[in-house]
Amino acid sequence: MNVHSIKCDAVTEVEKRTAILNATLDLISEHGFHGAPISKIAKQSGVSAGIIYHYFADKDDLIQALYVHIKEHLLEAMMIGNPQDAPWPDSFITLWLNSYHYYVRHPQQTRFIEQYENSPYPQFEENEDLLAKYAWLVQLIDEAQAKGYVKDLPFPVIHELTMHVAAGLAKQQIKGSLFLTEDELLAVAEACLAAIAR
Amino acid sequence: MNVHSIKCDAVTEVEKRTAILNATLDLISEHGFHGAPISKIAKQSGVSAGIIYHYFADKDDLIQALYVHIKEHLLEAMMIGNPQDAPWPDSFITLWLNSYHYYVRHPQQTRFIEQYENSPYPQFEENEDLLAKYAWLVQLIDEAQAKGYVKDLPFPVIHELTMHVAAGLAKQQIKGSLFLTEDELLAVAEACLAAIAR
Amino acid sequence: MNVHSIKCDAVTEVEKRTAILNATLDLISEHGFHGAPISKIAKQSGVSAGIIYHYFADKDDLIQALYVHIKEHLLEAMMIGNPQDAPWPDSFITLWLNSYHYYVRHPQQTRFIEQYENSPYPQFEENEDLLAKYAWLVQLIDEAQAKGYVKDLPFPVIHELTMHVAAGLAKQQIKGSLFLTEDELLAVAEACLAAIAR
Amino acid sequence: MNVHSIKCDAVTEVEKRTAILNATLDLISEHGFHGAPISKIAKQSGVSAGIIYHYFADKDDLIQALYVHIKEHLLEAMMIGNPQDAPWPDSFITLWLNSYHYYVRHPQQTRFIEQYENSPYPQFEENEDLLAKYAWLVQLIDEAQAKGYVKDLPFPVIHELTMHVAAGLAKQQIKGSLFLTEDELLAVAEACLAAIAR
DNA sequence: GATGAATGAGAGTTCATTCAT
DNA sequence: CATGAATGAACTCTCATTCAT
Repeated sequence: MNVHSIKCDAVTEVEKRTAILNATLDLISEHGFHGAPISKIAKQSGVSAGIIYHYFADKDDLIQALYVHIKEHLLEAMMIGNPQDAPWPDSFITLWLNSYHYYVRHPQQTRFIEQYENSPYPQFEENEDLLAKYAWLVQLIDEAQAKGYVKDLPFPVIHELTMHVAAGLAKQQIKGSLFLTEDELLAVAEACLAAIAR
Repeated sequence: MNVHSIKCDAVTEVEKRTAILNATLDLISEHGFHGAPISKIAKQSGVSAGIIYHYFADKDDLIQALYVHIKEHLLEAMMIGNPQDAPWPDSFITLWLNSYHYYVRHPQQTRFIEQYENSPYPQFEENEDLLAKYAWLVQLIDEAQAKGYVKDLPFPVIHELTMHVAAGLAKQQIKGSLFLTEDELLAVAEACLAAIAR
Repeated sequence: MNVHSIKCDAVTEVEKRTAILNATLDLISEHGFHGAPISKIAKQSGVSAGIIYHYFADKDDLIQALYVHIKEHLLEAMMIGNPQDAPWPDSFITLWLNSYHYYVRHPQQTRFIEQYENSPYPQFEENEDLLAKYAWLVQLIDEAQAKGYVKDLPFPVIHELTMHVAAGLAKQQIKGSLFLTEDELLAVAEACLAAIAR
Repeated sequence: MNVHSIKCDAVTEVEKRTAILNATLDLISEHGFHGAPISKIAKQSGVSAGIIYHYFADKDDLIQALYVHIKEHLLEAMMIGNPQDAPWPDSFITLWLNSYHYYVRHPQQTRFIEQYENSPYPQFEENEDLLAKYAWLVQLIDEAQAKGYVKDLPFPVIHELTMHVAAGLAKQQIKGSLFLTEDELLAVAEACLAAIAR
């Protein structure tokens, strides 16, 4: 095995891991946890069932890894346009629209997140790495509260009144039971802002 | 068979059905759909596995029946104090607090609803009877919009900005990751009101 | 309970028994032994599942009773035109055509008989009453052999070469995979006669 | 993995499949479809229940595969001595005796075939491959009819008057309710010949 | 006599996981 | 590293039969 093959293998390994995660996302988002047996994940990702246990300890580990993976992507999407550097309330509006657009443009990811977070899995949810990565969001709200822009409510309440609304609306748009124009969308973002504004 | 025994039978049958629904709620809310096999539901409700199929066509039917049952109870809880007869915004605040209290006081029901609504089951969700029973809520918002109290956004958006926030916060309170005082609670209700106020 | 009600009951009992037998025939002939659970037999015959065990010891007993019942009807059908009183070979031709017509006109009974006789049930087949009733057929062949009309082969062989052919062809006609004109039919009857003729 | 082990694996898989088919044949021929649950088939063939679904899609598929397998063996047995190359009526007599001997020497296969063909399974019976393989038999009769040896009756009728008689007699011999000497056997074969001879 | 709710063993089938190759 | 045959426990659901009413 030479340098080239090592490199190739490495690429292959990452690609294989990604293929497994993608297949898992496809199947769970489309058919739920019930509809995503390891055998189908293997078939859809073009690998053997056995090798999945090389990349992930077990099925729960695979699902948690997928969750973390998606939440990281969501995070990146939220930071488009560097909202954390903008002044309030522009920062908030950008953040909210970023979230909303991520959800709407990633229906599979959105369905998976909602399924995961409302299942008994999230024993894991308190994943430390993930919490750390989301710390800046807590801080952004904290500062807005310190400056008197935002009501003095606990962060989870603020989150529920704002970002989670984006997720909820996106879910309905994905289902096809709702459609919002750009104007309406902005109106909703401002409604969320109004909800938390002091 | 006399009048009494007829009555007793009737009670027994209803009680058995209820026992099955309760056991299902217990197990699913605690351990998820995976953790609620028919065998455990039977054991926990004190009946044989076979008889469950006398009361419900299959497991899906059982789960949907449980969902409808809970949503009907939620509806009743929302109407305590006849909010639909009160003037705006009292009607809204009552409604919101009723919902919140139902969720917090019925943690199992709340966890079940969230799991169900975020699973691939809700092909059924568009249950006609249920939609009909919730029609008054749509109408209440409709009237508030007509009178100029509420922004002209689609009902699902209004719902997401208000009642669904109550559910989300209750979920966190149930998990123990959040605690709200009565004052904070009222502040949140008013925040929701502010979100939709014209 | 007076005389009238006794009579009525008696009629009802016989009718109920017949209804059960008919439903069993319907279901088994159409869907096989697998497709005829007691619950469906009860529903189709308009009685409760429990009462079936008043008329029959168990499901095997019901099935055997149905078999005997049908074989008795077949016997009656074979004797139309009193073939046993006619001279050879008219007696044979009449008998053969009688059989054939019974099978073709009673597709459910035919399918049931074939299923029953080729299942592991016929431990019972050696039903004594039934054998006694079919004795005249054995005797008829016996006499034809004594008179030198028929080859000296065991009765089961004669039967296989003649009557069973009628059953086999009828089965195919019922399935729709074969159609015989009256001329062809007579030709087949005569072919059977030729097979056993000395 | 060396050449030997490759060969062994191949053998093992085929052997396992064969073991499953054999166990199925054993159980169904002895105790009927009812008496052959997957659990018993697994035990008798020395494999786990699960692996059966690796070799066969479901139980119906297993049973149909067994049927096709047996009919192919029967076909081979019928062609012993190359009857299709012999002149009429030798070809016929050979064919008939071949069939008869196959049935008598393979009682399990015979019982299984009869059960299968008289159950509601044979939706499959019109298996195309199988029909193709039996085409030569149709042709052999066709030619005999063309040459004026055989009556101008449809093939199914000819088959019923001849080959099916062999099956019927073999069934009785297997049950023990009939025993034929070699002389008698030949007499029956000739009786069948007489039945169809022009 | 008549009902049908109730039982519980057992049916066919699936699936996470392992391990010989 | 990679495979996929193999396991066997667990799943949903069925059904002959019983028995309180």
